[in-house]
Amino acid sequence: MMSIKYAILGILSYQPLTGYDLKKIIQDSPFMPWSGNNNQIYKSLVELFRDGLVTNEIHHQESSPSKKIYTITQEGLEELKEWVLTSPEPPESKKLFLVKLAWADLLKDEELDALLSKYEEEIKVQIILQQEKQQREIFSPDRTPRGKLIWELIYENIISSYEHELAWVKKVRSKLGVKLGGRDDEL
Amino acid sequence: MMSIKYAILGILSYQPLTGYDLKKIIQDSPFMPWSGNNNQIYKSLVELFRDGLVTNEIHHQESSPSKKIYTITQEGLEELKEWVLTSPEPPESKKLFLVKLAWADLLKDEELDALLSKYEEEIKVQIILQQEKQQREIFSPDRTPRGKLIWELIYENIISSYEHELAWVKKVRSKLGVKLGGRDDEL
DNA sequence: GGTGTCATGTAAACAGTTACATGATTTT
DNA sequence: AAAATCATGTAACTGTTTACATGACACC
Repeated sequence: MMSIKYAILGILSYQPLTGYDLKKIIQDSPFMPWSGNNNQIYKSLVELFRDGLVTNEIHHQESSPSKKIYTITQEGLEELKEWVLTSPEPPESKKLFLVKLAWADLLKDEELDALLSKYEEEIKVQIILQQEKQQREIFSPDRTPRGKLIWELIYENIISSYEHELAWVKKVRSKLGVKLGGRDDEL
Repeated sequence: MMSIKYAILGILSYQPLTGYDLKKIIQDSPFMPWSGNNNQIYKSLVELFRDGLVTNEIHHQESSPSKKIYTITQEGLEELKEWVLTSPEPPESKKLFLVKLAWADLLKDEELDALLSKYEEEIKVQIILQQEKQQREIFSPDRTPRGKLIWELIYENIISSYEHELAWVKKVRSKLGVKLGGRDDEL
């Protein structure tokens, strides 16, 4: 809970950064599930500072606003490692589409198929968005070979989850689509 | 947004029920991502009533508390159908484990493998929990053959998503486990 | 001259959870 | 005697999002 703090510690464990930098990294990350809004990040940083897990240094610049550069402390690193070692939480997915589909028996066959088709398109869009996100990843510090492998596997998880979902919709369409007269609009 | 209201309308579209019944159904449902706490449900019912999407009838009972039985109105049914036809939202998953794994290069090989092993176990537990939920499904009204098929496909989606995740962890363990000396603790 | 980026921060609102409160009956 | 089920509702809190506020510079 409140694990955005650990995400912040994790990012800072690679390099000192400002709140603004963290915001961009979290917004752009394909696997950190927070919007990266100011409120959460600046508040978290204040609390992390209060708890001695990070320090900050103010850099005054001419002709642009002052920066507060945050650096993780030894305590912060230890806290992060402890958290990493805690029991993993199971994944929780919010597939609002399934809630919709649950009441889709209200629809005519054509309407249902149109709905599924839209979902299929939506998933395809998400796959492309994720691939783009991964390519322009702005947070890419030096990593060990093992570290690189870990990140590759994380990215693979995300993409392949969407691909699994895509395969599922296609299956659903073909199973439900039989009643549309066996037409196949895939060709 | 605020789609728990539509989940409630959806359930009521099959049969009139009390807030208490709805709470149990939502708590037990494998695909409705709400905890089914009183606060949300009773509040939503008040609002749905205010908006004319449901009506209620109070049944006084001796020797147990009075019931408010909610019934969906024609307006409610129309609102539900309209919502079902709106564009599907993409699935959003919160895999906090990936956030942990992202900083797992802090760990020793054995610690990392132990973490992955725990995640694997956690997923297996989730699969069993989901299967149990599906077997003791308390909300099983009469459905059309197509309605039945839709629900089966929804359930399949959930289980197979977990199975996909399980396959991924196994892959990760074997890819990262090479450095443990090729030992295979699966046997 | 308007939009976008850099950079910090606050206010208000919404969504969702846990816990509290009541009171009778049934089960262990 | 204690715990669970039925049944309704409220209070307090956490987490998260959207929007507001400021101010300088760069780009089109």
